[in-house]
Amino acid sequence: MNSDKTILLNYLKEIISLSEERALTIAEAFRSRHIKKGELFLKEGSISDEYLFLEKGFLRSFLWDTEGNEVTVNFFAQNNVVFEVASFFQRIPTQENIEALTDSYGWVLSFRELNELFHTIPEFRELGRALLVRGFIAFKERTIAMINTTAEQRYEILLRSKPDIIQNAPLKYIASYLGITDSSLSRIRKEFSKK
Amino acid sequence: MNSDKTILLNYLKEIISLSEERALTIAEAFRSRHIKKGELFLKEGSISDEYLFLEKGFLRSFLWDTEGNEVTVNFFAQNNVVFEVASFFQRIPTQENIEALTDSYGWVLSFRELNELFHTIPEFRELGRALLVRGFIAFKERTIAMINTTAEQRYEILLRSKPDIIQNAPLKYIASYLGITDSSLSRIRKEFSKK
DNA sequence: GTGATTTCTTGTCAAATGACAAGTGTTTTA
DNA sequence: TAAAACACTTGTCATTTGACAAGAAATCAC
Repeated sequence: MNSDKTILLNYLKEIISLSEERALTIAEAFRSRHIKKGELFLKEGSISDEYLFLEKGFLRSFLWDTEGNEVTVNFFAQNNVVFEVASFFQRIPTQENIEALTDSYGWVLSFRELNELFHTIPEFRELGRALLVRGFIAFKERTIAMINTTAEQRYEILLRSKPDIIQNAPLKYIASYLGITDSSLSRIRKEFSKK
Repeated sequence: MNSDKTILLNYLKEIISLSEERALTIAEAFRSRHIKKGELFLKEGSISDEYLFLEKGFLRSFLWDTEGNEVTVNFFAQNNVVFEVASFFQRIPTQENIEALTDSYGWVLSFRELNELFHTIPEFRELGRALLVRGFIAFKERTIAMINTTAEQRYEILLRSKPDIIQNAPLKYIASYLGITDSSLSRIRKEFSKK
């Protein structure tokens, strides 16, 4: 079990300006969390109650659409927070699964613990808002990209923005994340490698 | 000039539980705002500083992509809040325009005013978070819909969820919102009406 | 009210992508 | 280590959608 919160502390201080004391108070509240490769961090039907800072590893969230196809909703690389917004904040059962694509670990807070910290530490509240705003913007940009870029362009952007996906996720997950079939992605990749 | 804040008050009380006194404090802070049809509520390059509760009217946000095509990012019906998240919260110039498709009016707060209320009224802070979470979820669902539904299905969903769009927005805006060309939408609509 | 502009439809053809299936490697598992 | 499962590529063909253009209908501006 890892109990060195240095990286968590640095992450907190990087996003907002915090006194050492407050940063420590926040970091202390987090508990260690390990997820083995293949294990589910979140299971559909349950209520997301872990606000995870992912220190090491690689996760993906996915769900099944009405035709029974698996859709990869997101990938999470280390040094990011991981949780399912709708379920976590609205306290409703989630439709998503979040699984570890590699052995992963990080630090978690429950909804109650998070709110307590929000209540007592305004700077942490700001951090929470900043992260929520970031996630919002990311999905907004992705929606727009789905409208005005080709699948090949989206693949190219993904390669540049999240290069570790290639190492960690099989092609079919990447394909459904991009909104295309795995055979199409295979062909796009082929074209792409010619350049 | 309208100065009756009844609808604003009801909106606030509907989303969160508030004492009459606090609801009034919040409502008092809002200023009246009118936008004529065709006028821009937000112009690209500026910093969004109006958190608008839209009491009456219909707006849309749009931007130009790198090829010079106009992309409709969103539609806003009455009884919703309107602002550009990235610019408003991160205090950076926006890439988006928000225009009135019909004569519109509502109530606005500046970033500073909003934060002051967040600071003094925890319930209002909750409301802010709830609305941010809602917007987040809406974009997330739209991204997923772009992945696993056809253009025709997306059109059908839009019709059901925002029927007033048909009255207020020309086909080409709806098409770029759905991620297709206006001729494709025209054909989809034709197929659709046969059913 | 008339000319200009915008909106919407429709035609043709090309390009992108999907559906399905087969085949080859690679990894997992018992 | 052998069989099974998985990952990826490739082929064929169908479908969806886009690009471009023409024309009809509706709306706007003076």
